[in-house]
Amino acid sequence: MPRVTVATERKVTDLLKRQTLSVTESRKRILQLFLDQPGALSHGDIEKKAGEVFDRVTIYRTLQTFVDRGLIHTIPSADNAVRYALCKDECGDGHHRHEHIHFVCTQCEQTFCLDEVVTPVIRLPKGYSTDQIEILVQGKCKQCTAAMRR
Amino acid sequence: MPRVTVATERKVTDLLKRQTLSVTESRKRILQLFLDQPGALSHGDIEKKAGEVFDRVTIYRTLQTFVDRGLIHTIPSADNAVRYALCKDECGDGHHRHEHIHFVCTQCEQTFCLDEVVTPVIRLPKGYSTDQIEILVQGKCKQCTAAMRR
DNA sequence: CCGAAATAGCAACATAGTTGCAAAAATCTC
DNA sequence: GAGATTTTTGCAACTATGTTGCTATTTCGG
Ligand SMILES: [Mn+2]
Ligand SMILES: [Mn+2]
Ligand SMILES: [Zn+2]
Ligand SMILES: [Zn+2]
Repeated sequence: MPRVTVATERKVTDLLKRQTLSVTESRKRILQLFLDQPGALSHGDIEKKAGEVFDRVTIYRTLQTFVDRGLIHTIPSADNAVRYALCKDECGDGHHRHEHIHFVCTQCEQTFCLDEVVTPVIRLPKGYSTDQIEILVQGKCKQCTAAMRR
Repeated sequence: MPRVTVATERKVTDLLKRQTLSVTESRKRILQLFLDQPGALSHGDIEKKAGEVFDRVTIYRTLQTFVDRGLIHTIPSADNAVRYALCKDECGDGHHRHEHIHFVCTQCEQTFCLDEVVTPVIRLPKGYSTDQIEILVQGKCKQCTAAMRR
């Protein structure tokens, strides 16, 4: 279990307060988990890392609250396990704006937001209108590729 | 329940035999459901339409068999409900090749394969490699847009 | 039509997600 | 900082989704 320093404790508290959310142990811990690592987390991942401390239902509700407030966003998947990642843009209460793609590594099984890669414009046939575009790329991530070469 | 004509009965039987699959009632019925309508189907959709006749487990296993043989492919989603659609390209035993995007209508809630829209090339940062690209567009479909104008 | 092989159905189980309600805690007010 | 108020949590109970082992049934080649 990674030691929660005073500095990071402060950071999550500030993040929560900025969204006018009550600062509770479970919210701090779950937000901390997202800050501690670069990938996305599924409900199951979080339950494994903090499930002994908090109830499953609390985790579901906390994730939903974070999504509603624009702290995290969902990432669709082909394996029936929606993942969540921190919003880095100017998402807020009730609105998300994401223009980046998502990358799923077949080796380490992690999902990453590639903020540098902007989603291209997709030209649809006549009659269709676009609200939102989600792009999922599957392949081998930077870290795993580097590890292979060694 | 749509009447299964001799002609369509023949068609599904042929499709199954082409994949060297035994021709069974459940396989015929489920394949029929895909042919009867333009959208994608989730396990739940199929269970509603044929669940009284066939066991849930049979539906799961049939869908898996169809995916393995390249008869249908999966479509990821943001709502934890993977959908399935017929493969129109030259997919076969153990290999799928799809270059089309998927469209989710926010109004009729249907998911469609837009075979005409080719997935663009996505340029990833150094170190990442691409196996597969999945593009999900959310918006209003042709039929729903047309219905609105009336 | 017969026998071998494949498939279907059933039961039991595992995992995922939801809801109502009372207890606990966080926040507000003074 | 105590007490009132609001919010959040934990628990129980429930629904939905997906998996596995085993046996009965069906399919299919000969
Ligand atoms: Mn993202
Ligand atoms: Mn498709
Ligand atoms: Zn990786
Ligand atoms: Zn529609």
